[in-house]
Amino acid sequence: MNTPTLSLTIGTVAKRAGVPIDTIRFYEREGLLPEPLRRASGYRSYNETAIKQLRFIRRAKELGFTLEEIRDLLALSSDRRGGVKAIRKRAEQRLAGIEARIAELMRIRTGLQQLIEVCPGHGDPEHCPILRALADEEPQA
Amino acid sequence: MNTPTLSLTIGTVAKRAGVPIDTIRFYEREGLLPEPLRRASGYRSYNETAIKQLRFIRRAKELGFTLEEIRDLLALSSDRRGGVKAIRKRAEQRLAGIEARIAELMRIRTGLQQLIEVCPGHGDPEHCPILRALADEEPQA
DNA sequence: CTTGACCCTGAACCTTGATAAAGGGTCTAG
DNA sequence: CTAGACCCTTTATCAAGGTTCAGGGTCAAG
Repeated sequence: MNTPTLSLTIGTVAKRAGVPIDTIRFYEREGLLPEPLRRASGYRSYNETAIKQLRFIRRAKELGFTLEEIRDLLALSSDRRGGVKAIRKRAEQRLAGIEARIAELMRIRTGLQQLIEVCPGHGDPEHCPILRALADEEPQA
Repeated sequence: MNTPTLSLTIGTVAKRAGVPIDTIRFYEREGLLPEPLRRASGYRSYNETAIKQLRFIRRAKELGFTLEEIRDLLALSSDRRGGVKAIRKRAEQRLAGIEARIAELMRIRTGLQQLIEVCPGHGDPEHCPILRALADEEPQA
C-alpha cells in the first residue's frame, strides 16, 4: 500500500480532485462528504480518501445522478449486506429515467422537425406553420 | 365568427387554459402576456385571445422552448417582414439544442448500461462494478 | 347584510448545484 | 516580523420557472 499522506489542505484536495474549494465545502454541508478532521487552527485536514470520494461524486454526476442520488449511493456503498442489490437497482432506476427523458426529447424533436419541414422560411407570419401550430386551438370537443 | 365573450376573470382563464392563476400573473410580469384591461374594481378582464396566448405558451414549452425564447417568438410573430425567417431559425436552433441533449443522454445511457450489465446484483460492495467504476482512480499518469 | 368564493398587490420562498462576498484568522517564506 | 497566500464561517446570490403568503378588497347568492 502507499503512504498515508495525512493532512492535505482543502486547496490541495481541490486541485487534485479538479473541484473548486467552495464546492468541497458545499458537498460537506450537503452530507456527500464526511466531515474531515480539523487541525488546531480549524483548518480541514484531508487524506487521499477524500480525493477518491470527490472523484466518485464527479463520475456519478457525469452519469446523470443527482446529488441526492449520490448521497444515497454513498450510503449504500457501505452496506455490506444487500448493498450491491440496492445499488444495481438505483442504477437501473437512473437508466429508466434517462431513457424516458430521451424518448420525450425524441418526441419533441419529431414535432419540431415536422414544423420546420413545412415552413417556407419567408412570407407572412399568419401563414407560418410554426406559429400556426403553436397558436391553433385544440380540436373542438 | 363567435361571440366576443368579454370580461373573463383570471380564474376562468386559468381553468380554460389549464394554467394556475399565479402562473398567469407571473407570465404577465415577465412580459409573455400583454397587460389585460381592468374592471373598475381592479380585477383583470380577459377575452378569448388570452386563452389562445396561454395555449401558445404551453405548446412552445412542450417543444422545449424556454420562456425567454417564447417571449422572442411572440415578438417575432407580429413582425410582418422577416418574421417567418427568424421564427424558422429559432425553431432550428431549438432543434439543434434538443439533438445535442439527446446525444448527451445517449452517451450517459451507454455508460450506465455497461455498468449494469456486468453487475451481478449481489455480493460484497467491494466487488460491485458500479461502485468500482465510480470509485476507481484515474489511470496513473 | 353576511358569508364564502374570488381577486388584488408585493414580497418572500422553493429547487438544484453551486458561486461569491464580507470580515476575519493562519501559515510560511524571506 | 511581515507580506501574501491560504483558510475559516456566515450569508447572499444566481438561473429558471414558478409557488406561497400576508393582508387586504370585491362579487354573488341567500
